[in-house]
Amino acid sequence: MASTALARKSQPTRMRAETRRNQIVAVAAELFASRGFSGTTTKEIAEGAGVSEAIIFRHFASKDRLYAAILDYKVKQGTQRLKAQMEEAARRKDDRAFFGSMAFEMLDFHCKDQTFMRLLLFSALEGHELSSIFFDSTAREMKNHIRKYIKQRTSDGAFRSIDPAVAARAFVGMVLHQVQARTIFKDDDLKLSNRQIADRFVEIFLNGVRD
Amino acid sequence: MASTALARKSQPTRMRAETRRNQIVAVAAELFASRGFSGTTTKEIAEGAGVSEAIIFRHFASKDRLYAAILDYKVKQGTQRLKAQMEEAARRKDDRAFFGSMAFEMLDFHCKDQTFMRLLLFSALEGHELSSIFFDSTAREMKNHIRKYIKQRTSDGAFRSIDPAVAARAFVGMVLHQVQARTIFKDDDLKLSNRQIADRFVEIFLNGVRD
DNA sequence: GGTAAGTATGTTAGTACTTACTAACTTGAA
DNA sequence: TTCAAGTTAGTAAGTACTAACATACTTACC
Repeated sequence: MASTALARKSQPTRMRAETRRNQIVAVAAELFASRGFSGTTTKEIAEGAGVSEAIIFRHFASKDRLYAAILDYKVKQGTQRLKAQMEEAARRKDDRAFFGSMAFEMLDFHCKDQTFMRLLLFSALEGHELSSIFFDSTAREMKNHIRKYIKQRTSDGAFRSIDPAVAARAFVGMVLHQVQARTIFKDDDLKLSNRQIADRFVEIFLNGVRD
Repeated sequence: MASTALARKSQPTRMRAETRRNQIVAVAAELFASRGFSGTTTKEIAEGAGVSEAIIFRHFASKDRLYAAILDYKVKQGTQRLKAQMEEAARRKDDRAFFGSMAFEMLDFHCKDQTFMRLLLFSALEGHELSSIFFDSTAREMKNHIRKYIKQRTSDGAFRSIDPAVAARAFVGMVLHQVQARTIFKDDDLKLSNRQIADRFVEIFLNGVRD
């Protein structure tokens, strides 16, 4: 035990600045996601990265800036995929594909990266700036995208005459609540695949809004 | 300015133990809800209650115990009303009343007490024990209640043959997501009354699951 | 190619401040 | 006079963050 500890200590991994920076971001993201901003200490982050605290402050001016860097990275990364998928689905004018792929992508994404939802919720609750930036840009964009689609289908005569904003919220609510049940509340009693859950949500929703 | 501060200082309100205890709980609940457990200091709570820090520790053995007392109180208080309302609705075997009153009660309750959802989310994210107790008891109870109703209506032939767990999650998701949009994400762009929103959600849902 | 200088990456040991919590004392009402 | 309700002034252990020093890697020159 002491020997391995010593072995590790005697050979401290020396990384290039960018690599270390990325490693710190990765480690800190995990910690911030599980304990929140004020619940995470720079000491813990340093220990997680196997480095002294001072190194963190060489890469990031402050704990705040590190947090901002993480949110920025995560939001960019998380948004990208979803957007592409949604646009593709919209092009087909196929309701099942549009809502189905959106639901599945969200379920799947949040399954693979549990930290995203936690970071988002924590930052919103703790009132960090970048969270509202996300909601005012990306979230709004996606919301409008869905509303627009619903409005279009309503004027096509495919959907009943219904408030697009309410319908959009209803659908997104189903999906995100399922994501939160799993990620935040550890309530994993829907023993179905993401694809199956997505399909069932879509069925309820489309039956609910169709003429 | 100095005079009012002095006036307050010179006449420190002296309360009975129980009154002070309740006041501390009320003040601390607000603070914990807005900044989380680790984001709130006992000093802030003391200042909020207009009392010295030591008083807090005469009423509560630790910061943890104060937090637990708050969660316990809030959960009991919040659960009670919803349960009664749901049971009444269920008795009528009226789908619109059952789901409608449930949705409205939730929207209305969380509108009036914004701290409840924040406390719940914070405690779940921060991994406080009482949060999982709530989910394993109250939340499970309500969930089963809804599922049972859906199962009944399915065997009545009123609803399509659908997984009750998925349907329950879909409906609760619509409502809670709307609550969160307002409470957490400050996204209040559904310019409708709670009653109207509830009605529209119920319409989508019932159309979605009915035969 | 070997070596010295220079630089990037690391550490240690601190800073000043905040944190939850306590002991010992004071005040006011019954 | 008694005792519950309040205060002040601490404590030891964290907290984010820094200065000063140490070590490995890169490059320039012979």
